[in-house]
Amino acid sequence: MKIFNTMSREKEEFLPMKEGEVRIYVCGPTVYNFIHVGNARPLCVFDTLRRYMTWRGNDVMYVSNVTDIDDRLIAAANEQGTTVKALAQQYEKEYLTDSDGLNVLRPSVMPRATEHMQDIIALIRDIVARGYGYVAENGDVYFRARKFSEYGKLSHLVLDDLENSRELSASLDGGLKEDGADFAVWKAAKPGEPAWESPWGAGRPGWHIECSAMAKKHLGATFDIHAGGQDLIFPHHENEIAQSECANGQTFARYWMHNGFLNIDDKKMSKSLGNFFTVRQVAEKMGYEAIRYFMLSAHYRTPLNFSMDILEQCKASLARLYTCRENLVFALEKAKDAGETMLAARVQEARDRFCEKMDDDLNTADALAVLFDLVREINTLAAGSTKQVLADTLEEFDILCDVLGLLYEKQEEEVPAEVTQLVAQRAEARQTKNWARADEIRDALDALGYTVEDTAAGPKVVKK
RNA sequence: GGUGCCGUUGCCAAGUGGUAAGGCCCGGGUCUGCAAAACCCGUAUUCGGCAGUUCAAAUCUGCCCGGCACCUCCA
Repeated sequence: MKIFNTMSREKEEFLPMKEGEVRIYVCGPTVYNFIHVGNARPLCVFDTLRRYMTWRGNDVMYVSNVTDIDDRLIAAANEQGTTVKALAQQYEKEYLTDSDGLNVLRPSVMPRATEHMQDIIALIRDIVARGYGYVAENGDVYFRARKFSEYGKLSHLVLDDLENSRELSASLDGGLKEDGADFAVWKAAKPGEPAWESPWGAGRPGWHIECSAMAKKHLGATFDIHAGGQDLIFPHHENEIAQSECANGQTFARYWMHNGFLNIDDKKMSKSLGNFFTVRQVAEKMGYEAIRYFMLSAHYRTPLNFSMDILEQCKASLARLYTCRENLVFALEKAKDAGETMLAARVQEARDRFCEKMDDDLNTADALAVLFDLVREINTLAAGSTKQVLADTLEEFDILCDVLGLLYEKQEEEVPAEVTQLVAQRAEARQTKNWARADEIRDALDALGYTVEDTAAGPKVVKK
């Protein structure tokens, strides 16, 4: 499989450290509010990566954290007159509701920053011991960015350019830092803020160090893939690299993957622009699955423009997949042992092309096109195929959809006896060409939430 | 100022040297009692513009136009 590595800015052949085992870390949300639709992109994209790699026979260790202590949480808790802990717990729950709704598999491990204080402190201790960290007079601990000669290797930013970019230097942290490029790994406690004891006094960790520590704890000092949104490249991931590599003396993540941004009306989504949507809001209107489909409809590194209209289109596309599956199930019910077997070859071809596309830096848009080509083949060939071929096709179709995490809202319930009876009565009415009666029954079925379609093989009942 | 990204049919979106995938929408047809679903046909001589390289360019080079993002805690 080829993966575009942000570090090299090239597609590289992906080779895990250990054959058959893939270790991935994806930066999770800060749980201070409902997640927004932009947050859903890395969730869906990297979940799909995980599903694909697992399907291809890898044992995937997938770690995605929850940031449950940070400035925004503290601010939100103060505003709402609650505690950081209570707020974080509440929104972690909401986050999981959304992530489940998007059919995102739960991570192998979902570490919380507040539960890793000892790991964080140990890492900072190493940083300080190796001379990369220093304690400011107020108890903050800073990282000496300039001392790490490779600083900027991920973002390809040059420190001196950064310095010139804004008047950041002394303005930040009131001259506590030795250098404008330095960043906090530990922040001394301020009144009313949650704090943990440390060798440098009471305080809390900086944002970047949390991920460094949690990744190390659960994946080791070096692991395969680190992923997140493009905006995290700098400073978050750059700083993670600096901290981790200086403390551990070895490569941090071997491949870096970053998803493109989600825009609204071609503008970055932001509260101030008034184009801010939470996943929950959109899901209530359009359903979660349309959001997931939308995220996979374009390549993960390109910018994606969001609108309700586009989501409607996604729903229509999904409907084609669902209908195809219904047709396939129906054909299977009616199938005989004898018949055509050509479909089997088409399925095999689709599977191969699907893998080819996914192997090419997770080209989900092309993978979907392959799936739709298969849909056409199924719709054309299903009626005459053998029972065995149809059973195999259904299994394979479900697998491919599941690799993308789609078609998870299948209706598997039995059709109620009442409906079956009505369908039979309607068949009788049609026999005697009593069209009025037939239409009446169809309306009745409609009211019960079922659609009946007359096919060459008999009536097909579908729950709406 | 520095670093990147993007501009393909009405809409979404692949394709990155070999003559424009796929989905949605739309029009016509087949099937159907009607419908639905499905299938078939039709929908970009053209890929922001202009030059250039090449037998061949949406794909490479240059310039220009338009849009977006990052540059210390936003996925």
